[in-house]
Amino acid sequence: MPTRTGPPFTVATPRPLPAEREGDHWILEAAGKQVKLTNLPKVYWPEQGYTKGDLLAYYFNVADAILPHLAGRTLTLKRMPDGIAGTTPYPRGTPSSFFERHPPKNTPDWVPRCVVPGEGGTLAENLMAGDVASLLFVANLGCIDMHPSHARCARYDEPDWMVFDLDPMPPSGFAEAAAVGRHVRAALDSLGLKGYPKTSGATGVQIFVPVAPGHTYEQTRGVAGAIARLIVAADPDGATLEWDTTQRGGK
DNA sequence: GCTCCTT
DNA sequence: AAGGAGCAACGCCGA
DNA sequence: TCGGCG
Ligand SMILES: [Mn+2]
Repeated sequence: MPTRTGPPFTVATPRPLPAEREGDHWILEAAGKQVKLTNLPKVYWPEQGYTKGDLLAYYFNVADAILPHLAGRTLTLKRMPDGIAGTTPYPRGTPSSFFERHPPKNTPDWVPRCVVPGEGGTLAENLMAGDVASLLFVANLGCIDMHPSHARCARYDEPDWMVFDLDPMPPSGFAEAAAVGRHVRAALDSLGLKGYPKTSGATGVQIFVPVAPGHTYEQTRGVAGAIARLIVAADPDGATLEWDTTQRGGK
C-alpha cells in the first residue's frame, strides 16, 4: 500500500536531501535548476520500509561518484514507480516495472539528450544525466536502475568499455564468481588488457575493461565471447555460457 | 510517474 | 471523473 | 524469418 502520510525519509544520509516542500510535492534546487520531486513518503522497498525519498537521498549522496560514469552516455532507465515489488492487475502479478530510453513528455529542457539515428533514417532522442538535477529528475521517475551506454554519445556506436558479467547460481556464490574473475584477468593479461572488477548484486562480479577508441560493438562482442568460451573450455565445472537461466545451475 | 486516450 | 495503455532494443537461440 | 527470452 503506497503511503502518502509516512515519513519521506527513513535512512540517515551524510548529506540530507535539501528539498523544500511546496504544496503536495518537493523542490530541489541544483545549479539553478529546479527539480520537482513527488511522493517521497511512498514505500519502494516494502520489506525494509525504505521510501522513494530514501532513493532520491541516496542518488543525491552518491552523485559525485556516479555522475562521471553517466555523463555523456545515453541512459536506459529501469523504472519501478510502484517500488521493487509493484505488480500490474493484469496479467495478474506481472511486475509493473518498465524500461525507458526516450525523454518522457514532462522532461525539463535542461535534461541532456543524445540524438541518434533510429529505424529507417529517423532520429531518436535518448536521455542522459549529466548533473545533480538531471540525475534526480530521472530518479524521481521511479528509476531505480540506470544503465549507461557502453559508448559515449559523441561516438554512440563505438563502445569504450566492455564488461564480463559473472552471475553465480546457488550453490555457487561470490567465491566461485571471483574464481572465474581470475580466469578473466588471466585472459586479459595475455592480451595486454586491464580489467576493473566490482561486486554486482548480492554475490555477482562484473569486470569492466577499457576499450581503445575506434572499435565496434561487433568487435568487442567477438573478443568477450572468445575469452568467455576459452574460460568455459578451461573450467567447464566452474563456468557456463548457458543462455537459459534454468539450465545453468551451480555455476 | 505521468501523459494521453477512451469511456 | 475515472480507468487503461504505453513507456527500449538487440543478440541469441530454437522453431 | 519469427517469437521468446536475456
Ligand atoms: Mn550480473
